[in-house]
Amino acid sequence: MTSPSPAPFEPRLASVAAVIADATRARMLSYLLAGDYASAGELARAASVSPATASGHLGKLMAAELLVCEQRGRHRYYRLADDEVAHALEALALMAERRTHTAAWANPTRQRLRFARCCYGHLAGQLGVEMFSQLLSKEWISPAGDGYLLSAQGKTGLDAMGFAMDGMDKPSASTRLAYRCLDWSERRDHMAGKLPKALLAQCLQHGWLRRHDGERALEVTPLGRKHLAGLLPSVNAL
Amino acid sequence: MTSPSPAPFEPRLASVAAVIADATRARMLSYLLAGDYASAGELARAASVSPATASGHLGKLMAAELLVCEQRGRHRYYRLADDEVAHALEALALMAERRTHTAAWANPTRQRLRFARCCYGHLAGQLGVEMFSQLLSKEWISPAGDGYLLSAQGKTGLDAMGFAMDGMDKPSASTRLAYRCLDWSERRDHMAGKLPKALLAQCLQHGWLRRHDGERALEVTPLGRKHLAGLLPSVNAL
DNA sequence: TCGTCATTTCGACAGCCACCAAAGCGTTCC
DNA sequence: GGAACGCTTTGGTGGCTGTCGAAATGACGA
Repeated sequence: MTSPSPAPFEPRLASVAAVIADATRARMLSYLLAGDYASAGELARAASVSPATASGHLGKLMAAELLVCEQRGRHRYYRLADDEVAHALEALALMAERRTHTAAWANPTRQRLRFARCCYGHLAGQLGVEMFSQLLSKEWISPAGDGYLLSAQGKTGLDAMGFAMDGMDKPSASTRLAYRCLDWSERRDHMAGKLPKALLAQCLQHGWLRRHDGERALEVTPLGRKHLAGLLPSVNAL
Repeated sequence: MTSPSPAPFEPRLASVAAVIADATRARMLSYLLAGDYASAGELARAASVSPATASGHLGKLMAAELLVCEQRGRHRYYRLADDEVAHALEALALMAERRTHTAAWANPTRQRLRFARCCYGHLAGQLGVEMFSQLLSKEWISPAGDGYLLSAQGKTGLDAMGFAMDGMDKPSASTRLAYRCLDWSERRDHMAGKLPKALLAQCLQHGWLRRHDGERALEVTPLGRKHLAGLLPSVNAL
């Protein structure tokens, strides 16, 4: 209590940023943004450091509450703590990429990432943005409060496409069904929430979209091109 | 080109985070989030470091393109580079504060900050969230694409309250009029964009809201209580 | 009970970076 | 012109932190 109000706000900002600021930890976080669990060893390999180093970093990420850990047998599986960690990382990426000229997107890896990727369980990139605008223009979702609800015709339409939308048409107080999330590569909104998570999960389950190992980029399968063309016209673009 | 695709994504994330990660720079950024220009000396005092140290930090913030600088005479005025820097900082703060239990908000400084504050030119905190929901429920703004437009009755209503809304009712392609922005203290959306910036600017100009020196917190004046009660019912809360 | 495996802890080293004082540069005002 | 002022650059110091090898911990399976 030396000074009356030493602004107890910024230090937290700095310390959280410091956790992300290390290249190794950033690689781990980015790896986990793909939405899956990953073991400590897997993260060590993904970040190209020794298990000892990785363990130290994971401890720091846990202490900062960016990650949660689940022990199963002699493995420990880590994942992002919650949606807000993912959101903050995306916002940071959005800012970091903001001045990037088009040439930087020529890299094939980035191009695939921009077209379609997994963002903490939901679809992002060009396809993610398109899905959101299509659902809106078809009026399959409708604005409600802070987010969106699944409309009657939306449930019917998605069911007809092969999506199981049971329970998605009832509003739930606890987890938000769908809300806007600014896409860092497209600079336009895509959807986050329970609904888009279910949609992506079922796309993967049906083999309409595919993800390679721990990469974030998503690929449309030939089967997916057929089933998703109605919802995502540009599905044949890349 | 040693490895085929060494994920050219995370390093940027890390280097941007590293810029924010220093406590001194975080104080400067937080100070500038209030929306104003500030001179190098003012920022040095705000961050409690020597001018020499401050100068070094400002150089790094400029290099990272988080700040832009305008030289006027022998002064140099710095400000945040754009809305996205502000958004990323808020998202980071949202994450950092996420687990904060209510006791942490008991601090008077934080309490005032939570009630009403300035966020890169627009109103945030409880009042900011309330303004957004009121404008929506009155249908003074209406959803349109990625954001919101000012409706006819909105223009009339705000004009009647003493706000000059000239030109706000025409959509502009360049700068977005109003869009959602997640509030880190309230965890609900408030508004960002040209419209809320104009509203806050006029509130300050009319003396309905007041800001002390470089603080972010806003205070409702007695005059403001009268004029704003219609738009912000909880204006008498604190 | 004893290896094996995944992970963590410990210890030592190295590199980076924030900090300030002093000096340098450019502008304003008398 | 010259003094005062605002800001930046330079140089040297101190502290923090990422890195890995080696050893310890804990869990599984034979």
